[in-house]
Amino acid sequence: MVNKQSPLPLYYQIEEHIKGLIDSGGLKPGDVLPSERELAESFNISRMTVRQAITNLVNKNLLYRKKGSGTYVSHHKFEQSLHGLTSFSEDMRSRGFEPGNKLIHFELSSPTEELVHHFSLQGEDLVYKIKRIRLANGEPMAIETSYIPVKLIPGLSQEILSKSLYQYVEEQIGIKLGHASQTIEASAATEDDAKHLQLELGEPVLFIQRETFQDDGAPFELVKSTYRGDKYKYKMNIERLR
Amino acid sequence: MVNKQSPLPLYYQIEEHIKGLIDSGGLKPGDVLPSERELAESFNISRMTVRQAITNLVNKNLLYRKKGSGTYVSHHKFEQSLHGLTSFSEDMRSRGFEPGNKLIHFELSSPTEELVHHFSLQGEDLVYKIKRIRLANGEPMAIETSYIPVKLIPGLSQEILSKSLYQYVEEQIGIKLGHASQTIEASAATEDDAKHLQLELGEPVLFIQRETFQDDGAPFELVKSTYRGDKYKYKMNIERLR
DNA sequence: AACGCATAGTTGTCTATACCAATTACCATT
DNA sequence: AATGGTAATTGGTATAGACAACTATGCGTT
Repeated sequence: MVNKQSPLPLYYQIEEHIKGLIDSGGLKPGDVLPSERELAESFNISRMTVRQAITNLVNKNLLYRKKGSGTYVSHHKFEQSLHGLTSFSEDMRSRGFEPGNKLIHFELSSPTEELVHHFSLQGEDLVYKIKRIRLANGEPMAIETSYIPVKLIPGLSQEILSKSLYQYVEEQIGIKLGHASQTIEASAATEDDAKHLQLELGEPVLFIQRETFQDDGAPFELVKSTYRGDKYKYKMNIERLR
Repeated sequence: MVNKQSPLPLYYQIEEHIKGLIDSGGLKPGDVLPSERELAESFNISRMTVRQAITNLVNKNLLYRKKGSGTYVSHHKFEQSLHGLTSFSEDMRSRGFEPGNKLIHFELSSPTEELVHHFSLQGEDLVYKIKRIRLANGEPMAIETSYIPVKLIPGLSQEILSKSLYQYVEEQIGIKLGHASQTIEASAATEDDAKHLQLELGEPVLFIQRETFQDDGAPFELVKSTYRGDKYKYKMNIERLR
C-alpha cells in the first residue's frame, strides 16, 4: 500500500492512493472516507501525515471536510481543466483524439525586441525558437511557436523536445512553474497558417498567446499558437462566480 | 502581536500579520521572510503552527518557498481575474473603456430543442431571450444573446435588465450562482454580426458561449456572445500549472 | 583566481501526543 | 413520539522534537 522505504514522501503516496480510489470508482462523489485515525492506523503512520495528504486533496477540490462528521469525495472535480492548458496532448486525448507533433523548426536565435523586453534579456543572450505543428488524429490542428531563453535550459535538444519538456525542466533543471497569463483572439489565417493548417487565406483562426512564469515570478516561456477556427474550440471552467 | 487567548486560531493571526506586512509595504516582492524557527521564537509559538500559516499563504500565491534558502514574497499577487468574466462592464472598465448597452430584443419565446435539453424544460415552459449590443466608448464591441428559463425569474422586466441582473437575482430571488462552463472559438461574421458590429461579412469574430449554473448545479443561463475579432482579446490568468 | 569541501542555516517530512469544537448516535425522560 | 442530555466520534488546533534534503557561504587548497 505505502512504502516507507520509498523516496516519495508518505503523504504523497497516500494522496496518490486516494486519487486512485476515486479514479477507479472505488470512491464515488459523496462517499465518506475512513476517519483520519482509521487511515493512520491502517497505513501504520501518524495521523498528522494522513492530514497532510488529505489537506492537499481538499485544496485541489477532490475532497471536502465536515467537522465532526467526516471527509467526503467532492462532486465537482473539474479544476483539472487548468492542467490541460499546458499540454496539447492531454487536451486532445480528453476530446478523444490521438495527439501528434511535427517539429518544423528548432534554432538558437537572437531575440526580437519583444522577447528582449519580455524576458529582460541583456547583451548576447539567445533564445530557443521552437516551431511545431500539432496534430489530432494525424490532421494538422495548430501551429505553435515557443520561445525560451537559452540560459534557462543550456542543454535543450530535439531529443528532449520529443519527450516531455515540462517534466524535464521540473525534474532535471529544477525550475518550478508557477502561473501563466493568456490572451485569446480571433484572427485571419496568414499565408503561413494556411499552408501548414490546410486552410484558405483569410479564414478565421484562434490565436492564443501564453506567457508562462516560474514560481518566483520570473518569465520562463512565451508561446504563440494558431488553431484552426473550424475545428478547435477552447474550453474552460470557471469555479466561483462571486 | 498574536493573542493566545483569542478565539481566532494562532495560525490565522500569523497569516493576517504577514498579509498586513505585505500590504503595508513592510515586506516587498522578492523579500525574504524570517526563517520559520525565528518566527516561531519571536511569536513564542511552535514552528509547525508557523508552517501552517505560511503554507496557507503559499497556497494563496502570496509567498513561495525555496528549500534550503527561505520563504519569499511573491511578485504577482493578481486577484481572481475570473470575476470579470461575469460582467462585460467590469471587463471594459479594467481595460480603460467606458462600457455601454443597447437592448435590441427582449421577449418570452418558446425554447429551441437545444434550450429544452440544456435547461431540462418540459411542457409549456418558456424562456427569456435577451439580445444586447455591448458598447465600449460608444463603439459596438459585441452582440450578446442570453437565454434564461422564465420559471426561474417570473417577473423579469426591461427595468431590471437596465440595472444589474445578477444582483437582482441574488438579492431578490435568492438564487446563488455557482460555476460556469465556457467555450471560445474563432468564426466568421454572419450578415447579422456584420450589420450590428460594423464589420464586413466573413471577417473573423470571437464566439463565446457560457453556461452558468446555480450552486446546487442546476442550469441558470445560457449566453452566446460574438465579439469583434479586430478589437477584442480575451484575457485570462492560470494560477497553478501543476 | 578558481575550485572543492565543510559547515551552518533553511525548508521538507514525519512522529507522538494533547486538547478543543462540531456532529452524530444513543438513551432516558417526558 | 418528542425532547433533552450525554457519550462517542470526527475533524481542528497546537506542541515538541527528530532527521532528511537542500542552499549559501566562507575557508583552505590548488
